[in-house]
Amino acid sequence: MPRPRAFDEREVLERARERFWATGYAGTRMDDIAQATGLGKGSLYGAFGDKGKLFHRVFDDWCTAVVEVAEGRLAGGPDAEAMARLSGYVHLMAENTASDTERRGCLLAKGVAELAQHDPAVAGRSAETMTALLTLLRTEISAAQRHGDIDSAADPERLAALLLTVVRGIEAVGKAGLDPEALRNIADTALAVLPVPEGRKRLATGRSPAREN
Amino acid sequence: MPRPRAFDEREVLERARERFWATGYAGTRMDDIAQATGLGKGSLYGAFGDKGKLFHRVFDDWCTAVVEVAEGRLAGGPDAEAMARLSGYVHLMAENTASDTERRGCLLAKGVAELAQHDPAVAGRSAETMTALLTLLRTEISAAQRHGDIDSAADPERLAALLLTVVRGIEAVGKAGLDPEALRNIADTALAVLPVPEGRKRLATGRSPAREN
DNA sequence: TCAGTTGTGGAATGGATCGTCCATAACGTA
DNA sequence: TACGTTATGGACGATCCATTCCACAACTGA
Repeated sequence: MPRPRAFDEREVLERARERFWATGYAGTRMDDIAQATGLGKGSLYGAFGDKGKLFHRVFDDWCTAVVEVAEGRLAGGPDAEAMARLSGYVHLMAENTASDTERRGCLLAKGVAELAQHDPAVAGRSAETMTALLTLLRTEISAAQRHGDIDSAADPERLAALLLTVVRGIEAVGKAGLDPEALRNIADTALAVLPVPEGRKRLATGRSPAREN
Repeated sequence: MPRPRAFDEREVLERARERFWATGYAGTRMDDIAQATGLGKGSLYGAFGDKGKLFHRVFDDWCTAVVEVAEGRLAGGPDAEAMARLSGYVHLMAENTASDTERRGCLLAKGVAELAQHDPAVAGRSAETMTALLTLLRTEISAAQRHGDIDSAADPERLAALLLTVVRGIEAVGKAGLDPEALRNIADTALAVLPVPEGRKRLATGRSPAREN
């Protein structure tokens, strides 16, 4: 019975994300978003409430996507390929940062830095996301341990936390100015130093090793 | 001949840092800083130019301090204690984040997240800071290699980059919501996985190892 | 003591921005 | 086809904030 919306909500959220990603929360004006989406302010406010709610929506979707990417690379598969999955994931994350020529960084990190301290919703959602990533990593590490690629004496929980830290750290040092090649090397090195079972040959941590995967 | 300043510049910068640290660049009003420092706006602008210049000054000092802390923990000393110095530094950084109950994070990370993309001065200064930290870490890793605590086949440059990533990553995941104990464990784990020379016993990476240093 | 110079602090300014309002448009239903 | 409901989008109001301005204070050197 009512007049239907003339816009696609998903599309509008994408555009809004683009703006928040580029210029942060405080740095993005609602007028920018209106212009970027082609919507008028009335429609924008009518559909999403206010700037804060709109950002929460975007941030939430981003966090979901971050976990989905990890799930796509990590979840499931034979134990024999668990190490390759881990490697693929860590390298993918490094590549993402390395190829981010505009230096926008990750909206998760950006949002957390700007808002987590004063916005419980942002803080809570980011914590959830970290937990989900940790779980995925831990599962794969356990699989790699079963297959003998990682020393089973090591605590998978701890190695998962280490890898998560490396992944998020790559994002941080990348934004702080390290060059793309250095970021790729960090991913290599982090995977190479994972403890191998007694008597099994470690991957090289020396200069210019062949990167596998 | 002129009227002398009634305030201590260092003290004003400290207060300003406090404000920027707590609420970020965009989130801090010059009125806040005026109130926090007790200065009038005229004095503030007369002494520091404008908000941007004031922040650059604060940011610059912070970066200097970050490197100084690292120098205090890392620079110099006998090779035999290089590993202990590395351990001390990494644990100190973890402890800093762990004890940051207000979740303010590090002003370096916060400033970079908010401004690096659009402010070359911030981007440049952060890159300089990363380079300085890398150099310090590389030097200590080389020392530890000479003493046989780290496999000398490994590239010290790469291990330094990895440790820097872990240190910055701890800051990131801490702000993202990981609990303090997890952060301390990450520091432990990162140090434990550093490659040891052939035939030398690795530190435990298993559950609840005794943390040394 | 006086003049010149700089510091001080609060009022004023100008611009930007969030959110609202409202006249109008578009749709479904009776 | 007429009506009720929701969508639209641009103008508007109120607020906020960085910066400037200015009258006055404080100090030094002559």
